[in-house]
Amino acid sequence: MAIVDRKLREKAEMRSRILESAKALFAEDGFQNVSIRKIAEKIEYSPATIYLYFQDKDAILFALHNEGFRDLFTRQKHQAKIADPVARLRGLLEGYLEFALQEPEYYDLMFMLFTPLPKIIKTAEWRYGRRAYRMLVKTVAECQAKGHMMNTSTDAAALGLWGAVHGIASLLIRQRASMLPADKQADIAREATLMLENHLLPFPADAGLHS
Amino acid sequence: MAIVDRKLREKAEMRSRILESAKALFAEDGFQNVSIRKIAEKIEYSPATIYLYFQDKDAILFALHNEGFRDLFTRQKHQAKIADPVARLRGLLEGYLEFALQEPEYYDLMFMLFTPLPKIIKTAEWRYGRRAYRMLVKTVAECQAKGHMMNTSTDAAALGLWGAVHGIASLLIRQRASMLPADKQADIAREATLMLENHLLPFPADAGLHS
Amino acid sequence: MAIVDRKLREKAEMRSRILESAKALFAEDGFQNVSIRKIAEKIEYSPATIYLYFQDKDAILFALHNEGFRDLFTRQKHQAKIADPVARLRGLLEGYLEFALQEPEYYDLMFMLFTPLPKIIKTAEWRYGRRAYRMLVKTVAECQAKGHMMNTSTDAAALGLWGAVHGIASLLIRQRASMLPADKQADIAREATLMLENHLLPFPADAGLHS
Amino acid sequence: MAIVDRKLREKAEMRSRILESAKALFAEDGFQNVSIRKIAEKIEYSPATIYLYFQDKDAILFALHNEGFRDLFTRQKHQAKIADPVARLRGLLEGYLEFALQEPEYYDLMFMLFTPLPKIIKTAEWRYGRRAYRMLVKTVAECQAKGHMMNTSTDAAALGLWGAVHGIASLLIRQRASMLPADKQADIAREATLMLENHLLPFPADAGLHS
DNA sequence: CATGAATGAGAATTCATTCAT
DNA sequence: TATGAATGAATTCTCATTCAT
Repeated sequence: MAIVDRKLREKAEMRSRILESAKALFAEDGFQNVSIRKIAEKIEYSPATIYLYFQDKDAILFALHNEGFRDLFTRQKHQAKIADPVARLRGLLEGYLEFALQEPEYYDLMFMLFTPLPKIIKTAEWRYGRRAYRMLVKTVAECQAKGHMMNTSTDAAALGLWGAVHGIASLLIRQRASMLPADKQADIAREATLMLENHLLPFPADAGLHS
Repeated sequence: MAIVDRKLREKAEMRSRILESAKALFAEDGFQNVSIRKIAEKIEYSPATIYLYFQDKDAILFALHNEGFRDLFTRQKHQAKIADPVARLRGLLEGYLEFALQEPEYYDLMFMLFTPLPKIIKTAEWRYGRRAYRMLVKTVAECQAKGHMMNTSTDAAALGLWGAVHGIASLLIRQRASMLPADKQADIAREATLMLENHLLPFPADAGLHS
Repeated sequence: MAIVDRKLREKAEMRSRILESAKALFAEDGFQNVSIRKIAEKIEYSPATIYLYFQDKDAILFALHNEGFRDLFTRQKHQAKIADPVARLRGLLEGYLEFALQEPEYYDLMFMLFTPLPKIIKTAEWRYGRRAYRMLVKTVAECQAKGHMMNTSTDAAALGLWGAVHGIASLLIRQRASMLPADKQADIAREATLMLENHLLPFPADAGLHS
Repeated sequence: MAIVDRKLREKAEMRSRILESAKALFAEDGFQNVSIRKIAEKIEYSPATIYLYFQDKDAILFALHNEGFRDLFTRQKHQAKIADPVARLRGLLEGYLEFALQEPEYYDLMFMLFTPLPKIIKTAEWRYGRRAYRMLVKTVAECQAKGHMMNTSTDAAALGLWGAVHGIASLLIRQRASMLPADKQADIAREATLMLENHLLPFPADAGLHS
């Protein structure tokens, strides 16, 4: 038993090591510029070994995709429990930003990468994405019912909020905010997000006091 | 003289044709998936001919980059003349969105593409970008001086606004907003942007009345 | 003893199973297109296990070769006992055709495959082939002594007869006779062989009546 | 003009050189064992160059296939004009053997190769094969109408004759007749074929005299 | 100015085989 | 006995780029 366990653990560890390396390389060089060879070199195994753990290059991307969505989804589950819709929506937005800041490699793969979506979008895993979006829309609608973001369609409000946080994160991740000092970028991003929330989703008690 | 002129004109036309084709192909397939050959085929010249007009593949991207920034900059020059800082800032944001919606290929290259920035960022041409950013920051500061977006650093406010519009545009361009009907996406994006402006940059008349 | 016996039996059974699978796969996909892995999968063992029973891929082919020749030789032993040379020669030809029709996988390996002969031909096992050929030549010579196939060298007569049956079988096996209905091919092949025999080796009673 | 001509000539020559080398290598090592690299080495060009002249490896095989059938068909056109069906059939058989003896590489590709038929058979070029077969059947039927090969279905007679020559040729080409001295093999094959013809298709004048 | 020809470098992938367990 | 893990060598094929014409 112990032996079987160890083998399974080792197998899983190897998979992880490959995924880690691939994730790092993708973030560094861009998915398209990473070859199986480079991944293999990084983990100091032969290219053929990679194929013992993943069917092909796409399968690696796919696995990372899944891991990323699983991570994001886990975070969102906590926030989804918040009763007050405004607090919940703020929680979702802030959680989303934190995810992007803490896991920029995943975030890039999931929400910024160009190519491989066609293959992935149709798969079961993309359901995470749709589900997350639906939760966002529902929460936005509840906030509107409470008087927030009036005079705006729910679709537009949802796109605006998601887009805003996505954009802030994207600019950092794809290095378009390099005019800001590197060590301050994350905090400035958080501040920017808070500013948006304060104007769009003031807490009831804060009404009139925000900005 | 006339002959020299014609030659120059022809040369410029050829360059344009190459750039047009490349732009279309980059947007369709992603930069990495476009080969010099494909571009050559599209303009019905041989691959070798491309090299008479551009030193290498990166140079094409670089030239498109420039064109894009020139275009964006031209648009911004008009908005920059608006006296009222709030109106000016709104104009800049809306103009930026329109640019992204009307020239998604350029936008993708300029603000979303992965790879080649290291090379590009250091060049003279990225000055456009810096200049545009400086103008944004200056305008934000003026708005803050008028009481908008208080309690937020200028950097954060600027990042928040730019990021918001960037994010909305990005989601459309990289097809992450496919849950919205294709023919409505642009209008919903505009509505979302307006919503943000209305909350963050209410017109003077609205002052104090916004949510 | 019993234990040793069982072990030996099991070992032989495993060898057989490998050979069976390989034979089927070779016939289906061609020798070159069959990987050790495919064979292993088919018998539901690991590729490494194959190497416990055979030194390498060629050794499998080699073993099948042997089995095929042993089978053919066994058949020929019966026919070799026929006293009348004409009846014997007819028996040999018909037996040879039946072997090709009933064991096309072996036949392909033995008489049609390209590659590996150089290695095989020099080995002891090819002795079967030589022995069979010598028997054919001897029988042809006896028939000629009885007035058949006169005016032809024994070598030519032997090559002609063997070649004829070989060709008929080959066309079927390598699917060049697909203009004939699949379920009739074997019978037409038999009829063709009989026709040749009737003209080249008429039974004594027929002498002078053929053609 | 001259320049264009020369270029075309050179292009055609290169194609030919590739085909020649491929043909030789296929015959030597078997189709499956010949890599693009080996072909490239043989003509002392880089592998990539091959792809300027042929889309892929199969295309080379395909081209050789075509050339072979064109050659065979040209030969048969002459024989097809012979008025007397017996003489015509003999001509066809002997011509077929000569083709196999003179162009064994083509013959191997066309009539003995294992794999690639599926792809090829469906193409226009295999029409040559079908057409040739139809001509054979027609001629056989005419011979039967004249009293030859009675008591045998036309299909069987055609298969018998084609198969006989094919088999004789195949044994030589795949080196199964190595018990005959190499320099005599072709002549013995011719003699064997003549023997078959003399028994199955005696010339009218010979009637009754053969065997 | 334009290009046909050529290629070195590198991509993904497969396979026979070995070996420690 | 059986195998999971690993790999070196090879395969087909693509591409950016160069250069003589």
